Amino acid sequence: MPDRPTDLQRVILDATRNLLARNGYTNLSMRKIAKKIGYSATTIYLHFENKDALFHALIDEGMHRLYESLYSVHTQYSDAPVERLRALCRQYIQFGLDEPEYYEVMFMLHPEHMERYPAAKYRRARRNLDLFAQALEDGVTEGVMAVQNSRVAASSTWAALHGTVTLLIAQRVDARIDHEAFITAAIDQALYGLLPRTHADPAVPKT
Amino acid sequence: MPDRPTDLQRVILDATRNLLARNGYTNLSMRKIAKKIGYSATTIYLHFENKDALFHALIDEGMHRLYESLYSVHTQYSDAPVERLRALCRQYIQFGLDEPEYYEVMFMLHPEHMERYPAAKYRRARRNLDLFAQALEDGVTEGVMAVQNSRVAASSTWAALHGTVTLLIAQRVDARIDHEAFITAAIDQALYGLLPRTHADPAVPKT
DNA sequence: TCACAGTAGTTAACAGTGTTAACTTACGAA
DNA sequence: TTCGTAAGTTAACACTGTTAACTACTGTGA
Repeated sequence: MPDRPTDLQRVILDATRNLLARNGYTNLSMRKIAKKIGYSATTIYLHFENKDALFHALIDEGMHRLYESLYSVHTQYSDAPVERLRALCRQYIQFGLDEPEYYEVMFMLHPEHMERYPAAKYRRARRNLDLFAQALEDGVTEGVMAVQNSRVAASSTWAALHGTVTLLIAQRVDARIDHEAFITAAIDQALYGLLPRTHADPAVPKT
Repeated sequence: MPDRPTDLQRVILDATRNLLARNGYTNLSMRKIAKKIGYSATTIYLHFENKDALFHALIDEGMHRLYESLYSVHTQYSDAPVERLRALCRQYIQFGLDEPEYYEVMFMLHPEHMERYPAAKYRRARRNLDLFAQALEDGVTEGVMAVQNSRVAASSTWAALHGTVTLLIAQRVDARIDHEAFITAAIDQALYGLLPRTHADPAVPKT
């Protein structure tokens, strides 16, 4: 798991991502990866400690890609927090739908697999959340958003987006519902939930 | 997959759920289930077509349990849509956290597994969403909520809850964030996003 | 009472999995 | 030319889901 993968590591990662996209997670095996790249299965173990380490490398790459696409949104809307947040939400969902194979490895693998994901890498993953938190803080500063704790609000916003992406990827959304309408509704609901409610507010009791 | 499981089916289902809760999905095998109940592995195939069918039966049970707990909330708050919706959200998340083994099988297994999930059973699963849609429609009728399409809004609300549960189960929420605060923030954000915004509204541009 | 059918279970086997140990082969330096 | 190292291999182990073939038991009809 070096910062810059070697040539064969690069080939292995690409083949894995390819098979993942084509045949899904359950149909992926070390032997199939090996066959695809024309090496024996054990060769992979010379370049990655085990299957988990291979996945972790993919997660790392995915987090980096996600960050780059979110960061470009971040800079593009640097002076408009609400629009920026909306664009960040859109981009996040789009990333999940454009690269489901990355998204699955990054966020949908079962907990048992993920537990071994090294803490150091979590830091890189957290940068993505920071972009959301930043937008929220800027929004609060400008008075166009109202949140108590930007980290918590960033996490709950992320949860809404994550739920949206996973339901779409897993095809659990009612077939009669238009995907675009669903996505727009999810983003709107999350955003409206963050706007300030200035006046005597409707009966939303605290429980 | 009969409506009422036979005795041994019942024993198998309970053992499976138990092992699932204790050791997780990746450590579950037909042979381990068999060992736990004191039969040979092939015996399970006399009572369930295959591993997927066994999971489908668990999903079915889980959907039923979820419905029962949501329905009790539904009747309890029959005349207060906003409070009802808030309670439904709480109950949904609580179900996921109380019975993660059910929740994982129901909503977190990989798409490839789920595709074979028979369409007829989806109908039973959809009843859960209907309770959310009902609360939204009642809220709109009473003028305390504002949504364009109750099925879409129910789905996006579900997405937010689903994201919240899965991130918690998979332990992907930043360790420094209090779970209760996270859950409350997620529910509040979803609910506030459904309330009517009566006055000339802040700059939330349509994109 | 005896033969038979059906039920509920078994063992043995197949093809596939992640992973390791032991072996080979090629190459560059002393 | 020898030696060490790097990069690959094959064979094997202990698993996995699943099937085929077999056994034991139970109840029924003649």
